[in-house]
Parts: sequence; C-alpha cells; structure tokens
Amino acid sequence: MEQASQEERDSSRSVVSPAVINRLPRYFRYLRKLIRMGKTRVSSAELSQMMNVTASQIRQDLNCFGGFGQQGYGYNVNYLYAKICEILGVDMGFRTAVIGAGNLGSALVRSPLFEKRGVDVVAMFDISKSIVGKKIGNVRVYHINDLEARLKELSVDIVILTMPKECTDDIVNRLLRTDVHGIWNFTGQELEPSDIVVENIHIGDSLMALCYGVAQRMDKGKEKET
Amino acid sequence: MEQASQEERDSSRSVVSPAVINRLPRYFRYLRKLIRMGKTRVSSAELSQMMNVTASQIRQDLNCFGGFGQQGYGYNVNYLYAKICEILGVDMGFRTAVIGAGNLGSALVRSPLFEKRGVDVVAMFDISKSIVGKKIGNVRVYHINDLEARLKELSVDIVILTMPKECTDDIVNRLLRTDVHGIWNFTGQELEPSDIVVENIHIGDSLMALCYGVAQRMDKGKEKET
DNA sequence: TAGATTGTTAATCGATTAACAATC
DNA sequence: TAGATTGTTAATCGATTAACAATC
Repeated sequence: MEQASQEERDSSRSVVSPAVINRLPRYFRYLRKLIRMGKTRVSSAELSQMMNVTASQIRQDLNCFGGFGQQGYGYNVNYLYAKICEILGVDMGFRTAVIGAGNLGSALVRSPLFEKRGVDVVAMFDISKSIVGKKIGNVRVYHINDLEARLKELSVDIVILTMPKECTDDIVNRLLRTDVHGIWNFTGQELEPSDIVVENIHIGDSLMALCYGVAQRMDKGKEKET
Repeated sequence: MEQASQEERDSSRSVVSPAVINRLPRYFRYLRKLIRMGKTRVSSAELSQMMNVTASQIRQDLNCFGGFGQQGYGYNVNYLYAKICEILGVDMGFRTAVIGAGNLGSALVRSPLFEKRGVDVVAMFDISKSIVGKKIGNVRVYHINDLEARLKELSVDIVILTMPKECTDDIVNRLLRTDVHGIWNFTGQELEPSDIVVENIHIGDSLMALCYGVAQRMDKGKEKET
C-alpha cells in the first residue's frame, strides 16, 4: 500500500509508454481466462508461461500502475483483473455509436466485443433509406443527418467509423464539434486528430504481414529442394 | 545495382526485424496513394511528412531489402511499389479460404481486402446445412467435413479462422496435416504454431487501448474543472 | 523462520534518429 | 559542376531482461 500510494499521484500518471498500454488488453484477456478456469492466484512466472513473455516484463508492466501483487504470494487474480479493468476504463460505462451500417458495421454490432468490455452500443447511423429506422442486432439505425442531435441525446463517448473512406473528413469534422472523445477508425483513411483520441485499424496490414511470412516460408522450402 | 546484389544473397535474408516488416504494409498503402495521385517520384523527406515518421526511418527500413532509391533523385514511386509488392508476396497469387461463414467471415469475404493485395478467396467452410452449397459474395460455401479435400483441390495457401473459439484446436490440428502455410486467426484463441505462420487478430485489444486513451482524456478534463 | 515471489534497480539489447560521405 | 538525396555508420534513445534486495 505504501508504495502504491507513492505511485498514485494524479490519475493521469507520468505517461505510461504505449508499448505497455498495448499489452494491457492482453493481460485482460488472460486474466479472464484464469477466472474462467477458477484460478484465484497467479505468479508472474506462471502467467509468463501462459502468455509467452518474460515474468520480468509482466512485473515491470504492472508496476507502471502500482503494486498489485504481494511478495511471496503472487497476484490475486480477481483483484488484478479488477485493477486492469479500472485502468482500461471497462467500468466507465462508455457509450458508442457506429457510423455505417454495412457489412462491417453490422458484423461489429452483432459481435460480443463490446459487452465483454463494458461498452454499450447505443446507435448506428447510415444514409440509406432502406436501413434507417430498422434495427441491427438490437441497435437502432438513425439517419446520418441526425448525427449530432442523437450523439448528444444518447451521450455517446466513442464513435466507430465503418462508412466509406470518402466520407471520413466530412464526418470527422462534424465529430470534432461534438462531445465525442474517441474514434475507432476502420475507414482506412488514417487520422491523427488532436482533440479526439484515435485508433486506426488497418486489418489488411496484418494480412500482408502474414503473406510476407508465408512467402518467406515457401522460399525456404524451395531452397531445400535444390 | 552493385549494392543491391550485395544485399541479394539468399532471398530469405538475414532476418529483417518484425518492427520493419510490420511497417511495410503501411508503405504499401501510401505508395498506392501516391500512384493514385499521379506522383512518379518521392523523396524520403516527402514521404516522411505524409506518413508522420522520420525520413531516416524510411531509408533505414527500405535498405533492409536493398537500395531502391537513387541519390539526388529519391525513389521512383512505381518501382518502389513494385518492390514492396514483391517483398510482401502480393504477386505470388496466394489463395485463401475462410472457415466460418458467420457475420465476420461474410463481411471479410465481401470486403476489398483481398483483391487489393493479390489474394484470391477460393472457398468458405461452415457446418450449417442452411449455408453450405450457397455463395457469399461470389465464394462457394463448402461443408467443413470436406475441408482437407477442398483445400488440396483448390491449392489453398492461407486459411482464415472466423469460426467459434471452441473449434480452434480441432481445426488447427487438421490444418497442420495439410499444405496450408498461413493462418489468419480471428478466433480469439491465441495460436503460435510451429509449422504454419500465424497472425492472431484481437481487434478488441485496439478498442481497449482506445478506451484507455479516452479514460485518460476524461480524467484530465475533470482535473481542470476543480 | 524459511521459502517464495514481488518490486525495482542495473545491464543488455534493439530500434530509432542523426549525421555525413558517397553519388546520382 | 553544384545540388539533392540516398545509403550507411555512429550516437541516442527506449524497451526488455536479468538480478537481487525487500518483504510477505
């Protein structure tokens, strides 16, 4: 507790490196797994084996946010999970809306992604007369014209962009004048705003990295043949 | 040419760092953009501005694969693009099949992801009587029982996993006995095989990183209010 | 208490950036 | 040729790992 409070200063701490932050969701996943398995206690060594990383890294990472473990014992799984949820804002009750009710938007809305992470999908927006007014999953689709009004009415914190790339600049400009704090951007048009936190998704990049790996593998295969 | 051939040794080079490889798809995207814009020539300085990275990094990255530029001139956009396509296996004509014809599988198949990257989607697999035999986009859905036979028949190199998490181990074990060289894994069940190259996708991790950022931002906002 | 395992500092490793000579 | 810009080496920076004293 002593050194935890040392670390606690202000809640927007001394800036934790992105490398660490990007690993937190992975801890989140593995801790859920442990909970599902009924484990109540885990050491950095055990966890490191499960996750295929060093125990050192785990301890280092977790200590960016304060001391969650106990010497000689390890980590209490439920407590650690609760802490990580807290850090990641899982219990903040974020509210999100999806712009674009096409294949991708619909697939996302129907996925368990959001519920697992304490995020509420409260609206979708589209331009097409044939979808507006309907529901996808159990989310109502509104017309994009009503964007600002609905976002306000529904207290949306985070917006998910799945509409065609071409509309991106227009939509983002509109969002900048709302209370939206985050954009999860699937359009392919890269964004780096200023006033809103952004995560750009380029899922194709991963496919290409995979292709690179496969190409390498096959090259090597061929070499051996000669 | 001289130092290019120096670098050319064997095609499965001295192992390029993953950091670099993961950036290649980004170069791919920006080069396409330049081509679309009609640019034929670009310097590392220009590109660095577009991409928001250092010119040094760009030159460093590209030089892992040989000298694609020319002193005093910069890089020929089309040539560089061609080279990056080559490195990433875009022109290898990879063939892929999707396992799981649910929301995600269907959305992927209908997306332009594959065509852009020279990958052919040649089959889908599912277990549900109501989908097997039909087409999604213009891809035929086969029964999962025929997996091995169809993969062979259709010369599939890469398999995309979008079926429920629970089936993962079973399917992967079956794949290990085929000629499949790559797995693009959306199941959430992390894999690290051995004999097949794997890319695990955890799209929810990005959502959580976003939530972290938003939570931070909102904390800061509150602080100012006091 | 003895044993285990954390929190944390120090050492290592790798990746990024800066600088500049080579050269188009 | 002079100017521009690469390829590449060296310097810096940051992230990971190792080690161990603190402590439960």
